[in-house]
Amino acid sequence: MKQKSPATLKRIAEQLGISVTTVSRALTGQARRYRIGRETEQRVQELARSLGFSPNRLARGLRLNRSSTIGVLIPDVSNPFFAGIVRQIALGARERHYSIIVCDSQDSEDIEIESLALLRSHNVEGIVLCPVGLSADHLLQFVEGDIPLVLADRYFPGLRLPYVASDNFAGAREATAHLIRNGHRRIACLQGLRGTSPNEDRLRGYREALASHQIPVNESLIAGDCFGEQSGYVATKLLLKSASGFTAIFAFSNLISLGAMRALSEEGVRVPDDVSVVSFDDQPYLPHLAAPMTVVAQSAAEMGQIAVKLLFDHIQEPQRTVPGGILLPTTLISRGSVRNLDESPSERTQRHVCG
Amino acid sequence: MKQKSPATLKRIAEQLGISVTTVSRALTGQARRYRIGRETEQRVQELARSLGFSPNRLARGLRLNRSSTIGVLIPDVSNPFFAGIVRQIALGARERHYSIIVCDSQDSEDIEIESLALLRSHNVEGIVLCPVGLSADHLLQFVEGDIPLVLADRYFPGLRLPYVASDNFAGAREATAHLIRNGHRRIACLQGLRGTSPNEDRLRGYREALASHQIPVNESLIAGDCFGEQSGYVATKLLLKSASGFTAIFAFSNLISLGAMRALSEEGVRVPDDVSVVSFDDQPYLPHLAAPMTVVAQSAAEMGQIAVKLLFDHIQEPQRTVPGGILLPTTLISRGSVRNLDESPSERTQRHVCG
DNA sequence: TATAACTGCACTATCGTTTGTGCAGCGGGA
DNA sequence: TCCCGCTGCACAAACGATAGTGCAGTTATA
Repeated sequence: MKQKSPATLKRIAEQLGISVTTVSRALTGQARRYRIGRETEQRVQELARSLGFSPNRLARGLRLNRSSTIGVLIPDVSNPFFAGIVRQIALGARERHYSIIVCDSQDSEDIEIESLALLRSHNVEGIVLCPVGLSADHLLQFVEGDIPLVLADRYFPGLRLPYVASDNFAGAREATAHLIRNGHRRIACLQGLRGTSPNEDRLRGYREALASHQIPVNESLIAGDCFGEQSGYVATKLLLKSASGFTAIFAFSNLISLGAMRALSEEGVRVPDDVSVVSFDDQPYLPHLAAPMTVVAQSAAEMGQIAVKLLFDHIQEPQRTVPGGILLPTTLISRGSVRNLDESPSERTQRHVCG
Repeated sequence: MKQKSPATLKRIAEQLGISVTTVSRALTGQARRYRIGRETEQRVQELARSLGFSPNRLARGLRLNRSSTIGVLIPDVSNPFFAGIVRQIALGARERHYSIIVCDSQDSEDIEIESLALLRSHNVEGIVLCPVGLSADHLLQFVEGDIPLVLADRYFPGLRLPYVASDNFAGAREATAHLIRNGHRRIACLQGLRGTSPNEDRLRGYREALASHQIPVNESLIAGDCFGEQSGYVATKLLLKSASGFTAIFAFSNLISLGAMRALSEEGVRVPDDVSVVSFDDQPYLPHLAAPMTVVAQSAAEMGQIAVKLLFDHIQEPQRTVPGGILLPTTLISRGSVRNLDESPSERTQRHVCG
């Protein structure tokens, strides 16, 4: 059952005593067009099937300049949010008989740049990119360039590339408003990486919600510097020590809120009794937490589906494409991590002072 | 900043008025070997750099029969466990200047078979496979075949292919023993797909632990039929209705325990007061659950690292490879989802009857 | 009967890269 | 002066698949 070196057109041609050309045409449905006899066509197809022939995609890609491959470049494949995106891209590509080459940029812009060149050298026909950096210089080559590229999750204002992202502004505004409606005024904001579109949009939403309720923004309540777990942990620890007296935390990512929860539980601060928490990103376990977490849910699956659709639209009709963005609505899922401060104000306000 | 059609050896050769051969040799470090002049070598390298030349990997792969690509075939890329494996493979491949083509078999053996053929047609130099099916017929071609293949997570007894998996037998035995030590005798077992190595090994561990404590196995307490969330949910619902009176659940996967928790919370059964739970697979949120979950942790990262190492060993020295398996130890992480029944027996035993 | 049209396939070039070999020109030793 | 060996590069083939074109042999048409 050893597999010999794989079947080629040449081998089939030799066994049948005909030319490689004819074999190729019989197998690519070009028999009629090139006047290959019915019987010859049959024999070729049968032998090909029995040999398990599958055309060498390197050769085919080289000749046709179509690799049937797209590239996927993601900051962290093991982050469930990105993994959800990748999955939909994998499924969408399979449907269209494409394969995906996946690169993990490890949140490094240098690796991102390098990986884009790598994908180019693989002759991918398109790329879905979840960018990590603050600069888009290395993406300019894709604006009206030779390889279609679609951004997901983040975009760059002013950069004419198609993208799909969550409506982070609206989502953050809604989450903040939710906290305000529950009587919170001192709301800590655990942000991600400054300068990235999700962060800036969420921050704008946060500020906007406060402003529209005539609550001044306390800049010292805005903390954190990246979307990782450490950032949430450290920022929360510092906030707790700084006597800033916040009653709620709005975390800008799943990992940030995870870090925040670790810090809170280490410091013996209870959710939502002492501090309320709202986070971006839903997760399967959140309903079962000690304090079932209220979240702004993004649909990674939908984002992946749309990204892959945009990309293939672009691949199939490069000229018809309108560069522009799609913003996906977010969903506020209210669970148990937000306490209504208005319910028993006298009893609670001094019960536990945070920080 | 538009990117023209990418630079080729030919273009460099023409611009420099020399032959393609010379350019190739100057760029692949073969200058000395083929007596290319120092000056020529310099000029080629400079121009190549300024053009951002990167060799076409399709052409190179075709010529060298080395695609610098490996295939990764996974049942569900968005499952955190598999995503963790994929990530390490991505990192390991990058280190070695390889790219990965990722396929998602969607838990379908048919898609798995199809994807293996697809990867073959991409001339991947190796494959990491997390298999889904019960049969290994389609894997026989890789035993001493032309493409190295490493199994991860699951293996097939008797199939001579290298693999890396968790020591599921020991892990399950330890988890079950832990429950027994805490006074549990009627332990429900929420299994995954029958016939797969993780399931059978875990089941053996479960039985072994019971046997070594002289506890007869109650077959009606063994339920579930796949590793998904639905299976855990349904099995738990049925067990609760069947008046089987179990005091603990041992779930064979993260998704199964997730389903179990959903069922338990719907039925108002509290963990660990009414039912104790131990699950396979650790997750970041588990410490923060209402009942912080006790788990048998597998290291997906380590599994991925070892898989990729085994694969590249195999690729580099095909003859030296010893087909055989590596079993990774699991870690029992005791948190709060197991109640010690011996602590207040009189008060608790009749307090809540499950099912 | 001569010619046209059609049938059925093969020849050849091509994609971009790598590799074995060939061929000039030059200097040095006999 | 003759030949050898060295330097520095070019030529051609090959990987496997595809596409334009050419060329026999057969049948239909005038």
